Amino acid sequence: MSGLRERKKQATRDALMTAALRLALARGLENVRVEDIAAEAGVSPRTYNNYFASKYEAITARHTDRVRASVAELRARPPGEPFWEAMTEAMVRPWAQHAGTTDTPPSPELLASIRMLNDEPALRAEALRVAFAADGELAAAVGERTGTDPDRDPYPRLVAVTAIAAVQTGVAHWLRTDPPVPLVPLLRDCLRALAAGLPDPSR
Amino acid sequence: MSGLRERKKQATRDALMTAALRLALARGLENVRVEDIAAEAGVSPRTYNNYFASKYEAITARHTDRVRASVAELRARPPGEPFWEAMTEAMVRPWAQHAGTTDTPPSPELLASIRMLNDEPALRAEALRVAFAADGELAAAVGERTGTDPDRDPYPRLVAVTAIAAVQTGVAHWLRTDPPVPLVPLLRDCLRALAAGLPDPSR
DNA sequence: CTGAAAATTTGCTGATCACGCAATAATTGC
DNA sequence: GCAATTATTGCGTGATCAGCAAATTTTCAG
Repeated sequence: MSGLRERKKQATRDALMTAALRLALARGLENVRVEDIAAEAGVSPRTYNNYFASKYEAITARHTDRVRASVAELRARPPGEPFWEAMTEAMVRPWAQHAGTTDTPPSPELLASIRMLNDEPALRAEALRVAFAADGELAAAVGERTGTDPDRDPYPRLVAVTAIAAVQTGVAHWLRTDPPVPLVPLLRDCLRALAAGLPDPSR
Repeated sequence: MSGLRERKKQATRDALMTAALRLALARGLENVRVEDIAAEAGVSPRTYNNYFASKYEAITARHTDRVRASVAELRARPPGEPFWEAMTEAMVRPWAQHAGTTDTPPSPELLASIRMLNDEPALRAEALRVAFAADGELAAAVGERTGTDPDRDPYPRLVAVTAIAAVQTGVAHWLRTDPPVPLVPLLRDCLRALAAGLPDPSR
């Protein structure tokens, strides 16, 4: 499966993602046309649409990959682990890899890209779309772990979508923290609050 | 504020919403052009875009209104009421009005429209977009009620987005129930589970 | 090594959408 | 009534996205 063809495809995909992100950060999202992205990546505009169905998909692709990584991570957690512990790790780890830990702060460009993802309505919508398009897979993984059937019991989907939503919110809040705080503990806090029933803090 | 002008605008908006929904249900979403919707509503295609920014917005407009109604409802709940009770009512009531109670089942057309909203990716994305675009307002209302500042504390946003997500999931599950069950109790169950910390049902 | 088969890239084309702009028509408030 | 505000409309433009078929590249069996 690692033939020349596969590698080239992956390289093209990467090039398109990188080009799209770079141009959008440099010029602003609406000043970038599909044509520009394709040119930057060295392929024809038509080829862009063979890889991505919309102008925004290339930019949010990394985000998509993160959700998928969470699904894989949840499936890979040790079977004996308490559910919410596994869930928390599964949701947090894909972010930890990108957004660094306490001692390795995130790069300014990564920060800018995440910020753009949250600020630009079109990207926000696209990110939501893909995140909640993957909710089925995540719910299936939750179902496997908790012995519930996503088609008969709302529980697994409920866990999946609220966890996704909690992470989104955590990241959005993280972008607003001043002075900056480490992302990972913040996300853990959000998921812990979720698993604690979001108790009213005013009482 | 109830001049002829206002009433006409509202009428046009309603006509566009109704026309869009009717045509989409009759022909399938992708067989409807903006031109058709405008014609059905008796206005020019250009006018359609004065009211709605995209082809899909007219169809999801009712959904948008529901989220806004939840915000208003939350603000209107009695001050002494426990938070999650108020939140649950606020989220459920706008649905209760449309989807009926045990004795008054929802109309087939309403069911079909909600189903389309969940099945058509483009509409699902648009519905998500508007739902989460309103999360700021809902979070603000939560913040007021719980004495937390959405800008300093992730709590209110966390509550807002997870509650929205929970309702979405509840509705989606409702559409799959066979034999049908009443929507409102199902939504209450979902929100109760959320407020209980989504405990792992397998233990 | 070679040539046929399979997959990918590309250019072309057409349908559609969304918006800026300016002219026109309707409503409002004085 | 009349002037000012606001809504509607037509026209033109730029851009997105997908279908199709030709050309190119990769694969793989013989």
